[in-house]
Amino acid sequence: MFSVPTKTQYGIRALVHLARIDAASPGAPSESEASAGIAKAEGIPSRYLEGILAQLKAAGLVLSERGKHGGYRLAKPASEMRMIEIVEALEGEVKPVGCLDDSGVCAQGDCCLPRIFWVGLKEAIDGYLGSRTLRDVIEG
Amino acid sequence: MFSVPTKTQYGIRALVHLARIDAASPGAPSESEASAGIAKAEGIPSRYLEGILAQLKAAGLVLSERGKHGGYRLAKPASEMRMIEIVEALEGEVKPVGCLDDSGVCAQGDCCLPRIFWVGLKEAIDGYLGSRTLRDVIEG
DNA sequence: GTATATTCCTATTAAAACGATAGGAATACC
DNA sequence: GGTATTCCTATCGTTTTAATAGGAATATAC
Repeated sequence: MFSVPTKTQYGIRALVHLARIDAASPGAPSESEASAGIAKAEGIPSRYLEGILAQLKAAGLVLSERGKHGGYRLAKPASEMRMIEIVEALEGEVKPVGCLDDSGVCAQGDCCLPRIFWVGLKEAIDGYLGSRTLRDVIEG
Repeated sequence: MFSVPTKTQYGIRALVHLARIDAASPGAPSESEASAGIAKAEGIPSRYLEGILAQLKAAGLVLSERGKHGGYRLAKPASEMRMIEIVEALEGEVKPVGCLDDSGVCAQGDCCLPRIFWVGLKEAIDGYLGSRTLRDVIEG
């Protein structure tokens, strides 16, 4: 139950990888690393990772540079990147059930009683994901 | 992200239905209701619900009686039925990633740093699901 | 003891999501 | 011009999900 798609696992590992590069030389302007390099280091299918990084870029979490010596780097410090931003960028909002916001709308039976329960679950998950940053993750 | 399969949503609604029957006549020995009746009341595909109730019975959450006037009823009071039992009966343990217990085993790159993060997520979810009972759900 | 209403068991199917691959265009450096 | 990279779009195979189907076993009612 609640297994996390590889896309998100890969995305987080890629960001961890980039964050550790930054952590290795503090203060210095962060250096780009190519998608293929990250993929190789992390054991992620290279072409697949390209698409994942594109999604992270669209969400404003990484910056990219094209051409030779291009690559990706974090768009902000790891300490300011909340895990919920990453998860939402890759998989969308945490949404246990479809009718999360439609109070009293469901036509059928006792559908709307569990709804409140699911809202609580979303809050528990969002609470955890919102309280952790990428920095917390690389520091274990 | 983290959408709950219809199987689990249906299962919970069926249990809510049974719990409300019990709640309607407190103290009395609980009455069985047939799968088809629950299905109709809750707008759940009837044959599909049969399989779900079979799973809940295998997990010891409901009791069944066959033959005419048969049906299902809760195996224990709603106040003693934790939501995590229900979820685990239908979908298995909460397990964000496969390597949850394999500390330091992953061969690849930074795989094991996020692992701790995923363990925390599991604990957050389990904590919520373990703190709520079926009774909490029917009381909103 | 026959009809009926139910649970129970096993298979099958249709559709969606997931995980990954592929070809090639655009861009930037040397 | 050559090369290394991001970027864009399409496709494909597998697995999971959601549901359906047929019928066997069992208990009650008359």
